[in-house]
Amino acid sequence: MGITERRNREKLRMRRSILDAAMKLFVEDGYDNVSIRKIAKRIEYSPATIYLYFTDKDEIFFQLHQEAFSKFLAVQKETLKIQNPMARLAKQGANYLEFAQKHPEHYDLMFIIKAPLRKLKTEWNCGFESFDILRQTIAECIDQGHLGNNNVDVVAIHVWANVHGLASLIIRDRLAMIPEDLLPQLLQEVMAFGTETLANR
Amino acid sequence: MGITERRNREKLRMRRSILDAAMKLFVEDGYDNVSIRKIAKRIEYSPATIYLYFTDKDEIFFQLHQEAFSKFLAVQKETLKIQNPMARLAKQGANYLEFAQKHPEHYDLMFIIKAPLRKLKTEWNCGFESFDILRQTIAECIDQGHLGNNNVDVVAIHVWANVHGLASLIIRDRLAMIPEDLLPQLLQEVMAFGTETLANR
DNA sequence: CGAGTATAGTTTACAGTGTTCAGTAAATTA
DNA sequence: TAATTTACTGAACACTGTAAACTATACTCG
Repeated sequence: MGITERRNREKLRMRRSILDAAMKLFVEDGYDNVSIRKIAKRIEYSPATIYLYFTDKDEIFFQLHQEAFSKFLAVQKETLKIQNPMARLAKQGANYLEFAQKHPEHYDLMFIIKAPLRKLKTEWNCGFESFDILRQTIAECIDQGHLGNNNVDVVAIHVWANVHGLASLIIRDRLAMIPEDLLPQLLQEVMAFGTETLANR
Repeated sequence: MGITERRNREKLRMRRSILDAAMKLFVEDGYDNVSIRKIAKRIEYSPATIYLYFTDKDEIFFQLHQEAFSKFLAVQKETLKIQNPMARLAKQGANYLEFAQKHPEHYDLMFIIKAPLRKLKTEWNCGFESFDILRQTIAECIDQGHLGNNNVDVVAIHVWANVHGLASLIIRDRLAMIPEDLLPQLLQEVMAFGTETLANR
């Protein structure tokens, strides 16, 4: 059965190369400017071929969405080494914002974009897992008396909304009222302020 | 010169009806599913006609963007009646979230969507004005010793990011980990928690 | 009032999009 | 070698934003 195995390998390689091409175009040209035809041209196949490997455009984006998430998840799991939950929480927040700024197209895919949401409700496992890491950390903080006696979910969503709000305002250029050169410094202060408001509970 | 005046009126009426049709389609079908042709069909003119009143699709969206903003601005100005700046701040936050949930397509246009951003940098006056109302309120809070001795912009961006984060997570369905029926209650608690963390400074 | 011009609107067209499907050519199997 | 399975493509459909050329009407001026 060496032949079918090789064929499976080739099939996987093809899927991979489609996804890679799509992601590259994504990062280069932005979400809205990626078309099936462009992806096809990039890998030097006809557009129709892509439909032999993915049912539609959404499936490609959903796949990339998942991969972006597992990338992010890996970064967040790194923080689990940090013993002190408050320090860990701060690091998770910093990671989040850094990820958003370093990989805006990935972030877009993960948290902002509208497109491939049909499947999101049933299959957003990475999202849940990532939220759970945050949740877990906050639970520890509360246990150790750092965050008052609050509902874990309330605090978790509060924290997440905080960093996501910042990240998406930046990515979508809605902080135009702040001079560009002052922004990085200011952002750091905002993050510091955020953790401070939490710590002094 | 009654003739040119009438013509101007008619020109304005036409612009108005294009914008109205566009906004309706927007709300009905979502941003991505509105095309020039659909707008044209709605007002019973040819697609090309629209280009006699707007240079391109972006200009339509930019116009609607501005109108959505002035609508929001009107709501926010209402809060200026409230004397106590802390209470005013809380009301502004609640308004913000309510606006986002009641008019998701408007909100999308204002704060999330990517499309018509070329002009945003130079002409986002409503955005600035609206930010200024928040800023002003926070300045008063700081003056009265409610928010510690912090930089106004830092706190303003913090607060904005907070509510915007919540709003955009809701609109983009990224709170799927929370059972739908528990969400409204939880959101209120998150908002309450947010104001609380600020107040106890 | 009639001729000429400005204007509003339409028709037609181009280049792009996602997607489908009949058809082909090559690889594999019998 | 013949039959079958597989991978792939070209052409087409129904859309998209937009531009240019054209027409019909409204208005201005002699």
